[in-house]
Amino acid sequence: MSEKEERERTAGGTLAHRVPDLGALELLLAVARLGSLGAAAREVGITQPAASSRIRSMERQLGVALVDRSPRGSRLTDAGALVTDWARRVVEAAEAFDAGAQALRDRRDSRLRVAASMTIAEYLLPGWLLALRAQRPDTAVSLLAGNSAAVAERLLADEADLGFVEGLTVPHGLDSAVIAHDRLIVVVAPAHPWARRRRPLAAEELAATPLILRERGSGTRQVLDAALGGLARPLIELSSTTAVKASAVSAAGPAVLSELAVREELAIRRLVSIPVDGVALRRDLRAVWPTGHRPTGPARELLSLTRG
Amino acid sequence: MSEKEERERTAGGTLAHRVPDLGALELLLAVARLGSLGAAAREVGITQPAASSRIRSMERQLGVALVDRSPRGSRLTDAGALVTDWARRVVEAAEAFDAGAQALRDRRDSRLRVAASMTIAEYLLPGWLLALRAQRPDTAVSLLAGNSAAVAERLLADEADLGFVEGLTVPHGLDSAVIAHDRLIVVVAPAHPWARRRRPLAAEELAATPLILRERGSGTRQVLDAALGGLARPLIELSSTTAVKASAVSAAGPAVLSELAVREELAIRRLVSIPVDGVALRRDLRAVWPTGHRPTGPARELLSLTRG
DNA sequence: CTCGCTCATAAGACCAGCTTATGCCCTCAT
DNA sequence: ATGAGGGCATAAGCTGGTCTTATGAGCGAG
Repeated sequence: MSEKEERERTAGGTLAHRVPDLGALELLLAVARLGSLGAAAREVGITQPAASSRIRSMERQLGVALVDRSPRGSRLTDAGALVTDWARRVVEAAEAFDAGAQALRDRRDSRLRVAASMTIAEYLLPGWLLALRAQRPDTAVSLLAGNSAAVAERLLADEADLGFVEGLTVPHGLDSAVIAHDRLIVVVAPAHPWARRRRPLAAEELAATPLILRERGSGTRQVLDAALGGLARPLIELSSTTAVKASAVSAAGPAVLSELAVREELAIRRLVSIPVDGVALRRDLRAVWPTGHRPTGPARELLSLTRG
Repeated sequence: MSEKEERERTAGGTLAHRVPDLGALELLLAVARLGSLGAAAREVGITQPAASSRIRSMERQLGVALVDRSPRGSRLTDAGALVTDWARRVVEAAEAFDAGAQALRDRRDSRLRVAASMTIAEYLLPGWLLALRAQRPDTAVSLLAGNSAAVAERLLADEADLGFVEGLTVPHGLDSAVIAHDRLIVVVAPAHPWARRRRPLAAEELAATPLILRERGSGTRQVLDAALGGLARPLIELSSTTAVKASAVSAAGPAVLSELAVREELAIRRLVSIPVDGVALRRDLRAVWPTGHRPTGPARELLSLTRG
């Protein structure tokens, strides 16, 4: 038996084997909401025996009783309530995935064509799309992700109705509205000496320290270089936000990243944010459209969602 | 064809049918990281043809090309990079689910027995468990969720090694350390008139308005009643945080909830937070243990994670 | 006492995903 | 040049999980 097989035997296989699939989680949420296996079955479009068997096998898989069955319905056990709350998070992430994926697919015949920068497309857009779907379920949206220049190009060629950019400047020919702010923040692994600093970092200190950075030319790198006067010293240059995060987590050194990108990691303290004095690392997130063509219809709808 | 069937046909079935399963998402992440279908296949423990077919069917399902295959390996397309980022969120939620579910199961033979209040178990503990697993992969944790009194009881009966509570007071016989803070906040749906207020709400105004609340006796209700001097007027009383959230989202009225519980909803603007003047809605989250028995071993490890 | 709701069990159909066995393409080193 | 090796695709067959239909049994209300 290989080492991997041994590990998997004791741990119960891979993640996908230990976690019920989305259908089962959705079913569980429906049971929690409706208080009955049969009703939940109807809602998700299967028969009652299928629901019964599915919940049962989920209980076997998790090794925990999730629902109390009675001739008058089914209620969650205490453990079941907890599991359901955790399950809700998985399903919500899946819904965001779905909203995004549908927008990537549509392309043609969509009533709203959006062009967005990577950071916005990655972290904010799925949520907006879900909200939009809640308000106007039949609005088909298509999404194209690219840098500021690409977004501008699409808009000016009338291949997109609304754009979102995060650069320092607004491309020519476009009007814009600030919809949110983003800050670049300095993060380190909790084990890094800086994590124990009491005083904010000085700008010179930051400029003098080799940092884990995105490659030159990326949006976040531009902002940082501008803020430091072109002085940022790279320890490593990586080509994706994810790679930078991973590198920082493994304590390779301090990294500079968008607040949006590390919100999760900060919340669970996988990374720690270091305050910096005297550097303007704030940047605007903007909605953009061709000069004069104020967004109307679905575009206007989406725009209003992004500002509350 | 029924209405439901019609809707499903056009939308492509239920969520579980539109979103690839966890195994496929994990595989995609592996491909992104390793740059090759075959290598990714080895990592997740399947054969190369299986991986090839799985990625292909995922592309068909989403209607988007995800990877550029070449005789020298596979790289993500632009759309693939975006999809992978969204997929990562789903997988992370699933990992948190898994960490929590394992802790619910173990019960016996676990080296660390934790008792926690619902809110903490729901929102914070999975993240801590993941962090702990990263540091000490072989620490089996068991979890019991209950109110403050139940947590105290377990600790004093030596049936738990470490507890977490969120009440106003620390139960007798326990020492404690504040590990974080939580605030109760007033939230409304974006459509609610309060969402457009410019000035903070006065305490009297809050006390005079019927609110969507948890039932009397719940932790958050206790804190609110104490802060308002027992004056909170319920519009409806519901028995779970989730029900309160749902009710607030559907614009039934203002609700008061833990900041932890609505972080997500605020981020995507499904709910809006209303500042309140002159009321102390802050409460401490505390780790607790039997007086004199400072946590050692795995308990100490976990405790240190909760504070960074 | 029977209707209507609940859930459980059993038997069989079906399909998605896996494996093994191939083959082709490209690159690099001998 | 030529073979070795890594990359991916295709085909055929097996397996297991999940569905369905059919049925039965418990509990409560009219």
